[in-house]
Amino acid sequence: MDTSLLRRINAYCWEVPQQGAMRVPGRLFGSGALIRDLDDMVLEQVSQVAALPGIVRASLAMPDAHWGYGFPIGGVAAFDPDRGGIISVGGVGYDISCGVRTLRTGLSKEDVLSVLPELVDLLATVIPAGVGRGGQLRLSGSELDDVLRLGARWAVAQGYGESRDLEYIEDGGCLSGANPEVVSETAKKRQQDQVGTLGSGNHYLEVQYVDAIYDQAAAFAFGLKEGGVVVSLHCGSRALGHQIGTDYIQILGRAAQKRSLHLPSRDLVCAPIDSKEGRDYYQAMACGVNCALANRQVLGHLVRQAFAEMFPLARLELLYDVSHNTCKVEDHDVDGLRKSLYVHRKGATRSFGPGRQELPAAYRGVGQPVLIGGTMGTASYILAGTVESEAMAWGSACHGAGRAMSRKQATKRWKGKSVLHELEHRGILVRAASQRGVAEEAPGAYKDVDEVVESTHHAGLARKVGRLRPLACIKG
DNA sequence: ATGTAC
Repeated sequence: MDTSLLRRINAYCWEVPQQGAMRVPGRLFGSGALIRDLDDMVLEQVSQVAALPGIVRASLAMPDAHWGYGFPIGGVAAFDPDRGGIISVGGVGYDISCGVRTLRTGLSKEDVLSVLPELVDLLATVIPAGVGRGGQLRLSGSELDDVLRLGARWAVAQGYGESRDLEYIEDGGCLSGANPEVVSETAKKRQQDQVGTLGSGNHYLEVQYVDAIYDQAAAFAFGLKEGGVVVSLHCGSRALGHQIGTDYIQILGRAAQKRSLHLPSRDLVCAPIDSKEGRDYYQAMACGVNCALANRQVLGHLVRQAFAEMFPLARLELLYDVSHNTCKVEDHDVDGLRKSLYVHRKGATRSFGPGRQELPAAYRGVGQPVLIGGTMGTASYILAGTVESEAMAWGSACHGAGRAMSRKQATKRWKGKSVLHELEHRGILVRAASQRGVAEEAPGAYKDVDEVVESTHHAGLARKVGRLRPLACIKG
């Protein structure tokens, strides 16, 4: 991208000047190199989001930003319900509440390395992965409604995991306002056997070890130490979330036509927060969030069962569970006033700083764990949320490395088999549901996660706590 | 992301 179109605020923050239909400026976070490599489409999408009714302060893009449907992936925007603010399907994405859950194992890298091939094979048999893949659960209509209303609380009540887990999930494992009545029967039917499944695309389960600590105090609070092994899950709301997205793009599109609402792009279909369609979408989206939280809770239980077979003394504790595709109602300071805003994070992680009431007591002194899923060949990171991020970005940070090329480009450049060989040569064992998926997710198809995280850290969006290296991966 | 183009 041509950076002469931007105003440099500092080395890691760039302003898109307000012009044309934009109601507010845009703000791009990232090093000069990351911004130069950005697709021009990201600038266009950030500008289009800035033109949406009721947007507050600025349209934002995190350092891992790339092109998405409507909003860029890595896009963050807050809307004021008292000033005609809207809620947008493309501001959340199809994979509602896709997110990362990390569990501490209490084991060391050496403990795990000695049995790694057996462990990865066991995990591959226990964790259902792949497109259209169902799991062990077969839920009735009323059971699924309970999942949508109660999220991870439902899962814990059914015996998946422990009640302590709930404290370490955003929103206590259950987003309020979910109403299954505004979710289609199609969406529910598709989800009946998909609770407790990984899915496909960029979803995965990784066994990782901590190879660097940057902030001792936060690492101590998060229970991380060098050489310690953790398990991270990356997945979302599966068919249910996707169908809710599909349904509401149509519903909101028809409503916009009826109201002759002019939109900056067809892909930015939205409805006023204070409208029937807007309220319905929020309630359906909250069902998607709860489905994802229940899904990760059940998967966490399956991981614990697998580890119990091989390490009977190990106790896997939930470090945290974050969502990075959401719209949430949060209180933030706007011009000295505390306002309740609808914060859209699409491929962006919440990054609340120390002191926020939403955080578990054990982390309130250091900030929220910000779980960054990298690639299966490079690294993932754990950061801590900051007060500065609350001032700059509604308390948000990046969510991953961010794609550097499309899936199609990646499959032209790499073959799944050779990617797997290369990883195995480096000691990273992968069991994948599809070879094509491996090529699409080749580490080289992503931006440099170290640079993305460094930018996130220096921009003040979150601060580095520890880096994780992959040992084994179950790929969707 | 996705019963990967109902």
